Amino acid sequence: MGRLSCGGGGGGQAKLRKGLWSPEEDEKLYNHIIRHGVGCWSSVPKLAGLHRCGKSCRLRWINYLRPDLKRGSFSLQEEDLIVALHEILGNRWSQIASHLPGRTDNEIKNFWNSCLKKKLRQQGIDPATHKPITAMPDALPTDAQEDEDQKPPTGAGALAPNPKQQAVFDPFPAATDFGGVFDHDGLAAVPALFEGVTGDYSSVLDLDSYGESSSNSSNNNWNGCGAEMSNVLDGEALHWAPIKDDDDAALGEHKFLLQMPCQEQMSLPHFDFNLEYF
DNA sequence: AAATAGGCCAACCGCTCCTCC
DNA sequence: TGGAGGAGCGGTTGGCCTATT
Repeated sequence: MGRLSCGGGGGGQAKLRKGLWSPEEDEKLYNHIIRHGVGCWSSVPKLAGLHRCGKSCRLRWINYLRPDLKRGSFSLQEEDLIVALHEILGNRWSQIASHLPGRTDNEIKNFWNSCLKKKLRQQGIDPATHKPITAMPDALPTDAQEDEDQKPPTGAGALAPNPKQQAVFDPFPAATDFGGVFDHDGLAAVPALFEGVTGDYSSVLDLDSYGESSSNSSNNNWNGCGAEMSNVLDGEALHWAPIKDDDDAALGEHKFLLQMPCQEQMSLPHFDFNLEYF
């Protein structure tokens, strides 16, 4: 059933690596995509000199290396938005993620499964239906779908940032090791990164406005932020373009299209990540 | 201090969808 | 029109880390 998975016993190909990515692999993949864009994922590992399947490279890029990713814990506004979107969309994580700039479907899925479900139950809400859990005692989760127990959440763990941070290639050292301020929206990390690489952008970006946006999620400043980002990153490897479609308009949300550079599009300065930082 | 349990996250797996020929 | 291959999605799991005993 289905096609052969790329991992493991694929047959024919040289043995592919699986498991955690090393900093060297991250750097290869990142530099390859920054230089050449994605193109065809199945050819990326070969072109980038990686012993991974294309699928694995795609996942790593989307979930970890993408420059537009937010880092850090979810804000209360994001939390509320996820809950609201889940009520509408169900487990369509990619669609939910499309309304949360900088968040990945995997990240949201994990957050939902590990924190939000528990939190909703604590509030007497059935995470599956988003309706109040009925008074009927046997309405408590007994079916296979909702088989999680009713253990109280570990207070700090519920929404606290994950203390675990792997010692691997970090495309956004600003978020951690550079001491960059990581506000609710995590966007401060980006200028911090570029400060580390190309100069001081703190005077260009009004970081306070980002903080503001987090306190006003239904009417936040993503568009303005996009313009700012565009200003800052113009001439750099990235270009931000605010986009808005009907669905987003309905939800009052805006998102950004991160236009990855490709050879046809623009010629770009290249920067290598300096692993000394780690 | 050591053992154990639980939480969390990264990554894999298998499936469906989409596009091209 | 149907098959092949690539891309994307959601579910699941392995393993690390922290808290607790």
